[in-house]
Amino acid sequence: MDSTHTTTRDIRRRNRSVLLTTLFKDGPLSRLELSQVTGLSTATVSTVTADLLADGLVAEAGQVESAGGRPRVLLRLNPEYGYLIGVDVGETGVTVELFDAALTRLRAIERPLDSVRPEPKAVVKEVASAIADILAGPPVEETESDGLGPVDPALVIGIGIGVPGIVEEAGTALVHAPTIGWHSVALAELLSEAGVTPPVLLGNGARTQAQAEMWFGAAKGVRHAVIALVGSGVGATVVTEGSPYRGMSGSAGEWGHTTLVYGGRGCRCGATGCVEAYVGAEGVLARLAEATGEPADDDEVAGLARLIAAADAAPEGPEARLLDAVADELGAAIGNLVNILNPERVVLGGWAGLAMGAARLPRIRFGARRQALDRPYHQVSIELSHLGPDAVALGAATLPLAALLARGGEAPRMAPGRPG
Amino acid sequence: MDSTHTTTRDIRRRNRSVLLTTLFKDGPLSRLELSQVTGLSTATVSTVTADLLADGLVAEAGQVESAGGRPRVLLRLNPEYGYLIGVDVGETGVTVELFDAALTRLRAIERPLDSVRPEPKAVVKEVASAIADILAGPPVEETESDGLGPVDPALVIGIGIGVPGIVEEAGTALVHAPTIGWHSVALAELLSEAGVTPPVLLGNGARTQAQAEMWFGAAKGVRHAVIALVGSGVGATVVTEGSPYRGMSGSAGEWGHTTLVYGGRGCRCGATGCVEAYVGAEGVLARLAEATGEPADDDEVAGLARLIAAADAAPEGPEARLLDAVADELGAAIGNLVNILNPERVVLGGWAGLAMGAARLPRIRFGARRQALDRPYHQVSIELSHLGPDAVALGAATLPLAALLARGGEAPRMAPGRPG
DNA sequence: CGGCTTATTTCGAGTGTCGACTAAACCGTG
DNA sequence: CACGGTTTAGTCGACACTCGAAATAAGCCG
Repeated sequence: MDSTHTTTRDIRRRNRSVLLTTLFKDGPLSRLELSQVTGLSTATVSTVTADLLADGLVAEAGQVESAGGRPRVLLRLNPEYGYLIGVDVGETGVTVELFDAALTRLRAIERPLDSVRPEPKAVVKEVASAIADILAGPPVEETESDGLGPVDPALVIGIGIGVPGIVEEAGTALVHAPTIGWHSVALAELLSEAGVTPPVLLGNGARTQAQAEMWFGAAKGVRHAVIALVGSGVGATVVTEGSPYRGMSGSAGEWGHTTLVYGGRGCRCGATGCVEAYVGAEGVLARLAEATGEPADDDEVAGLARLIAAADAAPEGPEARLLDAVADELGAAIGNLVNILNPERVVLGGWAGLAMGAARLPRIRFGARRQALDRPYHQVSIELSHLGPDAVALGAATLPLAALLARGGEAPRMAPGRPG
Repeated sequence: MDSTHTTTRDIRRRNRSVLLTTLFKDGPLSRLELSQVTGLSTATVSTVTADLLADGLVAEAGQVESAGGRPRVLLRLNPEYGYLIGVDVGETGVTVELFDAALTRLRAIERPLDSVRPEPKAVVKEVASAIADILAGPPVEETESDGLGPVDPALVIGIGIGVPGIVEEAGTALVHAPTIGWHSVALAELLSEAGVTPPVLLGNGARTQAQAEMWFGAAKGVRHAVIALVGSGVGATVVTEGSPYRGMSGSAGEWGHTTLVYGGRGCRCGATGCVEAYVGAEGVLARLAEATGEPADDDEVAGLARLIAAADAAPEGPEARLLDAVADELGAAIGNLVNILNPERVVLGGWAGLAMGAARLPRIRFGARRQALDRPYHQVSIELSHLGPDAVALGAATLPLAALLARGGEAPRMAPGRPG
C-alpha cells in the first residue's frame, strides 16, 4: 500500500531523481540542456539544481564557451559526494572495491578464501576486515598510495554485495547458495553484527555483473536484454524494461537448467538434458573426455583453452567437431531465449562463453537463427560481453548508487553527519 | 522524454487512477475504506471522489448500516459510465461482445469467416458491421431483448481487439499474423476508415486471454505468472509485475518454439525439436498416427478427445503411453518456464491444454518438478485455466478499461458529448 | 563602453495534498 | 422526542510544487 498515494513532495523527489540520473548517465550538462532533455521547465531545473548543489550531490564542472551569450555552466554528479563499495563474494575468494560517487574505481582488495565451502561467518569476517582495510588506505605495497588518505566510514553511501546464489527478499534478504553450502543466510545482518555500518544491499552476482554490463558494457542503454553467462555452470540474467528481472523470489534466469535435449545428459541439478550439461565448461570437457577417451583436465579454464586451440589446429579433428556442436547447441539455447523474451540484445559472457564466443560467434549466431523465429531474430543482436567477470564488484557498487539516484539523493543514510 | 517530468496535475490524475482502480478491483468501498486502503488522506479522498462522482465515473452503491454512527455510503465504478467492446478476431471467425463499464457482458455476436486466410479488408468489414449491429440492439432471435435499446456510439469508451498474431507498436500498431497471411496490417486505421470511431486498441489474442485470466481467472491477483496456451499450436504469455510482457517488439512468449528435443521432430516454424511439435495438438495427433499407423483425424478437437478416451479405456495401450509421454514433455517444458521466469503461478489453458490437463495434470506437474529446480518449483502453483478460449473478447475489452483506469478517467475520448 | 545574445534566476499564478476542524447522519436513551 | 455519543464526510488554511513570463546575469563583438 505504498506504491499508491502521491503527494506534492514526491514529485520533487522524483524530479531530483530524474535530474541526478541524467547527470550521471549523460555526463556533464548545462541547466538548459537538462531542461531540454528531461522536459522540465528551466525554472524547475534551476531551483532543483540549486538544492542539489547545496546538498553536495551535484558539482559544477567548468563552463562551455558560448557563441556570444552567457556561457553555460556544466553540472555533473559530484564524485566527492561520498564513496561506494562493491563486494564480490565468489566461490574462490572475496573482492572488495572502493569507488567514488561517480563510480570511478579508487582501490581494490582481493582475499582468497581457504575453504571451497566457506562458512558464512568466515566470509563475513573476511569481508568486514577487507572493508575496514580498504577504507583505511591503499595497500602498503603500492608506493606513495593514491593520493587519498583514509576514508571516513560516514562518507560511504552504501555497500553492494554480489553473492554466488539467490537473494530472496522477504523482509530481510536471505541468501541461498547451494554451491557453497549456504542456506537462508541473512548476510546483511551478519555484516551489521560484525560492525559494518552503512546500508548493505545484496544481489545475485550474475545479476550485478549484468547490471555493470547494462550501465557500462555491451548492453548499455538497452531496455530488453538477456545477459547469458557461461562458465563452469550456465545462467542468464533477464533484463526487462531496463532493470534485471528477479521473478517472484529472485531466482529467475536459470536458463542453464532448461531442456535442450529431453532425456539427455544428466545435469548436476538432477534433471536431464539441461543446457548446462551440454554447453557449460564442465559439460563440454566431460564430452571431450568421452569423445577422446582421455580423462578430463582438472583445470577447466586450461582445458577449454586447450580444446579451442586443438580445434583451431585441426579443423577436422574431434575437438573441432565438438566445438562446432557446442556452438550450435549454445546458439539454439540462445534462440530459445530470443523466442521467449524477444530481447533487443543478447550478451554472451562468462569466461567460457567469452572463449567459445571468440572462437565461434558466427556459428553461435547461426544456431540462434535456426531456432528463433524470423522476426525476433532479426531484431536482436547477439554480442560478446565487454566486461570480464571482475565486473561483479562494479555491478554490486551499482546497487547503492541506483538506490541513491532513485530516491533523488534524499535521506536514508544510517550514519549521521551529512547535511542532506 | 515523457516518462520523466511530473507536474502537480499528474498527481491528481494518478490519485484519481488509484481510487478508480481500487474501486473497480475491490468492489464497492466507502470513502473511509478507500482512504485506508490507498493511504490517501480522507480529505483527498473526499475531494477526488467528488470529482469522480461529478464526472459520472463513480456512482453510489447503497450504504452500509453502522454501529451507532453515520453510515458509510459505498462507492463503485459506475457501470453506466459507458460501454466497452471486445473483439476476438480468430482464425475461424469474429466475435464481438458488448460490456458495461464494469465489464459485465451485455451482448455478444459471432460471425464466421468464410476464408481460412481472410483478407484484412474482409475482416474489417465484418468487424465494423458486427460492431454496428451490436450497438443497434440485441439479435432479433432473442425474444424481448435485454431491456436495453440501441447504444449511442458516443458512449463507447473504447474497443479492444484481440488478433491471432503479433502486434507491433511503432507509431501505429501493426499486426503480423503469418498463420492467416497478414503482414504489417494497420488494423486500427483500416477500421477507422471503415467508420469505426472510438479509440481502438489492439492486442495479441493470447495476451488478451491472459489478461482476462489475470483479472478474473486462475491468475487473479498474481504478479508473476505465465499463461501457457496449448491448442493446435503452443504459446505463452509472460506476466511480469502484474502486466503482460511484450518484449522489444511484442513477440515475447513464443514458448512453443523453444527446444525440447535438440534436432528432434520438425516444426512448422522451420526449426526442429520445438515444444509445439511435441505437445501441440497437431503434433500429438501426428505422433499418434505414427504410432498406430492410422491416418490422423481431420478434426483435431475430436481427434484429441478420442485419444484421451482411448487412453482412459486402455491404460496400457499406445494411446495411454503417448498421452503419458506428452504429459511428461509438457511438464518439462513448463519446468523450463519456471526456471527461467520464477513465476508465482503457471496457468495451463488452450483447448488442448485444458483437455490434457484435465486428464493428466498430476503427471504434468510431476514432469515440471523433475525439470525445475527445487526452490522455484516449490513456490509455483500450476493450475488449469478457469476461462475458456472465449475469454479473448473479454480480455480485449479489458484493454480500453485498463487505459481508462490508468489515466484516471480523464480526457482522451474522441467522440464529443461527455462532460468529463 | 554599449548593444547583442544566451543562460539562469525570480516572481506570481495555478494546483495539489494534508491536518485539523466542522457538518452530517444515525443510534440509543431518558 | 430531544439530546448526547459515535462514526463518516466535507471544508479551510497552510504548505509544497511546477510553470510561464519577465527580470537579471554574464559573457561577446564592434
